[in-house]
Amino acid sequence: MAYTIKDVAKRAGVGIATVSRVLNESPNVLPETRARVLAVIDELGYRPNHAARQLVTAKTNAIAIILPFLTRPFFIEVLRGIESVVANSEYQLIIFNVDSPEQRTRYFNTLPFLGRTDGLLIVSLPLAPPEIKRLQAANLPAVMIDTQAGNLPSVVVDNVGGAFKAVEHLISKGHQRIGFVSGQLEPDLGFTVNRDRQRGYEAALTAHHLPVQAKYLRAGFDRRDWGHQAALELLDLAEPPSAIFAANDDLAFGIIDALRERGLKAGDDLAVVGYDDLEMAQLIGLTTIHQPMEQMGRKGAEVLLAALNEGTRRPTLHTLPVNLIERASSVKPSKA
Amino acid sequence: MAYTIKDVAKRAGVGIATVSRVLNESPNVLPETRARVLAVIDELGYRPNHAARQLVTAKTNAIAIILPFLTRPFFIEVLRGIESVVANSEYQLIIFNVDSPEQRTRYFNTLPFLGRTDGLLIVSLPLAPPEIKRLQAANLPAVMIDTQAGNLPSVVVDNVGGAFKAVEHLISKGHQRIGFVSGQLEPDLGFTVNRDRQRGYEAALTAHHLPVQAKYLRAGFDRRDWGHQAALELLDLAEPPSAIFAANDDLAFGIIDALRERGLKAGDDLAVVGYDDLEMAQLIGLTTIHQPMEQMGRKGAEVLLAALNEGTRRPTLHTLPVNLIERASSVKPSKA
DNA sequence: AGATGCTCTGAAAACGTTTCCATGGCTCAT
DNA sequence: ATGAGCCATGGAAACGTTTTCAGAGCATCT
Repeated sequence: MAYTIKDVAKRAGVGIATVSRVLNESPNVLPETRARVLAVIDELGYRPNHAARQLVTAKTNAIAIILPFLTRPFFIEVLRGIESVVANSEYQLIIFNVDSPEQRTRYFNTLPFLGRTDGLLIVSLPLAPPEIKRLQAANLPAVMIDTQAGNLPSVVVDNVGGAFKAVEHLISKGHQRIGFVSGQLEPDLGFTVNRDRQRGYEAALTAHHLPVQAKYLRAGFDRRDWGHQAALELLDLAEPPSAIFAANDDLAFGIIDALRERGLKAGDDLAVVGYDDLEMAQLIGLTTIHQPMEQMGRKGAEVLLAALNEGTRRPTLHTLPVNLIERASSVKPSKA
Repeated sequence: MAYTIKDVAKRAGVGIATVSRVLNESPNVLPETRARVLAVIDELGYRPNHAARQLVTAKTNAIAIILPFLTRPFFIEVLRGIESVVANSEYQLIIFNVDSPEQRTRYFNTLPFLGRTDGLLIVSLPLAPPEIKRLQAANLPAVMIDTQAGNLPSVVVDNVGGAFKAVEHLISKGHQRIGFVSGQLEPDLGFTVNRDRQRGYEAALTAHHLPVQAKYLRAGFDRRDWGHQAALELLDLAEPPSAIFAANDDLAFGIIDALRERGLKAGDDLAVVGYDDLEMAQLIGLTTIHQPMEQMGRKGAEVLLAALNEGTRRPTLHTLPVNLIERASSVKPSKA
C-alpha cells in the first residue's frame, strides 16, 4: 500500500496535523520543521490520498464539460479552448459527450457529475426549465457556452452582429437585392441562431435604407439540400437577388452546388456569404463569418474558474465579437 | 447540506449497513426492507457521497486519457471512439491534453492522475523507459494507443504497411517518380509516424525496383501550409514527380491547394495520395489510407476496461489493419 | 429437545485526510 | 517577576461511506 500521512508524521517525528499544515502551506509551521517534513515526503514519495481530502474538504478539483457531437469542428475548438485554461488551473476536466436526445435526457436526469465535480460547463445544449431548476437546486456552479438558460452565466457570440457584418459587406460590394437562406426560425430545441441571424440581416438592410423583402427570405431546414433548393427558388424569381447570405456554411455549400448546377459560379455570377467558417469554407473559397470558437471555450472556462475561486456567482452574459473572412465567393462588386 | 446515509437509515428505520447493502445490491436483504429503503432514498433524493465511497473502496471509477494536439482530427476520432465505449461503462473520462514537451514531462513526472483514476489511456505519446517504470511502479493499469512502450498493452496501426499500400497503388498506376511529403521525422514529442510511413514509402519503391531519391523527399511540419510549400518545391524541380504521397491528409490538402494555385488538378495532372481518411478527404475526392481511428479508440478503451474489470493484465499487442480508399485524386494512370 | 446452520440485521471499525481545540513554551510589556 | 498574548504543535473529532463481526430469529436435522 501507499504511504499515508501517518507514516510521514511518524518518520518525521511530528504529528499528522503538522504534516497536513506543511501540505497545505499553512504559515504557522517552523521552517525547520517544514523542511524535515518535506524531506520525508520526498524520501517516501508520499502523495496525499485524494478521496480522503475530498471527503473532508467537499471539493473535487474537477469540472465537467457537457457537449454534443464531439466530432464536429466547432465543439472541438471550444473544447480546446476550455482545456487550455483548465490545464493551467488546479482542476481536471471530465468530459461528457451527448450525441442523442436520450443520452441528453439521461444526463440531465441523473446528473452523474453531481458530487464528482465542482463546476459544470455546458456547450451549445439548450436546457429546459425543469433541468435548469434541478441544476440550480444542486447548487453546482455552471456556465453555459454558446447557449443561454435561466440566469446562468453565459458566453455567446454576437449572431445578430455577425449577420449584420456579412450583409453590410455585401452591400459595400454594391449589392441591393440580397437573399437570406436559413434553417428553422423556431426549432424544437429552442436554438435561436437562425432567428438572430435574420435579425442581423434585416438590421443591416434597414441601416442602409434597403427594403426587407419577403420574397428574398427562405427559412427552411438546417441542411445542405435546403440551401440547394432555396437557391434554385431564389434564382427563379422574376428579379433574382445578386447576392445570398446563408445562415450557416452548410447551407452556403448547398447554394454553391445549386449555382454550379445552373452553370453559374459563386463570386462571379452571384455573391455568397456563409456563417461559421468551417474548414471546408477555406478550401472552397467561401466568404463567411468566423466565430471565435476557441476563445469561447477559454472565456467560458475562465468565467467558471472565477466563480469557483472567488465565489463570483452573479449571472453574466459575455458576448464575443465575430469577424468576416473575405474570400472569392464575394470578391467581385455587383454588376447591377 | 445533502442527505447522508444516516438520514436514510434513520428515516427508513434501519441501520446504515442495511442502506449500504441496498445501495450495493447485496442479495442478503429482505425484499420488504429493500423496498422501504429505496422509497426513502427516492423521497429524499439521496445520492451517495462519492468521495466517501472512494475512500473506503479505493476505486475512483474514472479513467484518464492523455493525448497530444486535441485539435487534430486524428486524435478527435480516437477520443470519440474512447468516449463511446467509456460512456457505456460505469467510468468517467478525465482528459489531459499534452501539446508541448514541457507539459509532457510535467505530466509524467508528477502523474497528476495518480489516485484520481483507476486506469490510463495514452494516445500516440511515446514513453521513455524511466517513465514506463514510474508508471508501472504506480501499479496503474495503462493501455497505449497508437504507440508502444515497455510491455504495456498496445493498440496500433500498421503505418509502415499502410504507406507501402499507398505507394504500391501509385506504382500500379504507372507512376515512377513519386514524391513524399511528411512532417518532422524526429519531432519533439517523439512520434514515429512520419518515420514509419517514410519507411513504408521506401520499402514499396525498393520492392518495385524504383530508386529512392532524396530530391523527392520533403520532411517539414505537420501542418497544411507545409504541404502547400512542399508541393510547390516539388513542382519546381527540373523533373517533378508525377505523384505525391503525403504522410497525412492534412498535408495532402495543402498539396491540392498548391496544385490549384498552379492551375493544376489533383488526379488529372498529378496523383495525390494521403493518409488518415479524414471526413474532408471524401468530400474532396482524395485517395488515402483509411485508419480505423475511432476503432482504435474503442479497442483501446475496451482493453483497458477488460483489464480493470476482469483483471486481465497480460501485455497484448493489437495491430489494426489499414486499407486504401481509392478516389479521384489518383484515378488516372500516369502519362509518363 | 437440542444442536446446527442459514438469513437478515445493526454496531462499530476502518479508510486518510482536514480542522478544531487545547497546551506548552516563549516574548514582551508592565 | 508575572500575566497577557502569540506561535508551533499534537490529539482527537469529523467527513460519509463500506465492510467486518456478532447476534437474533428461525427452520431443519439428529
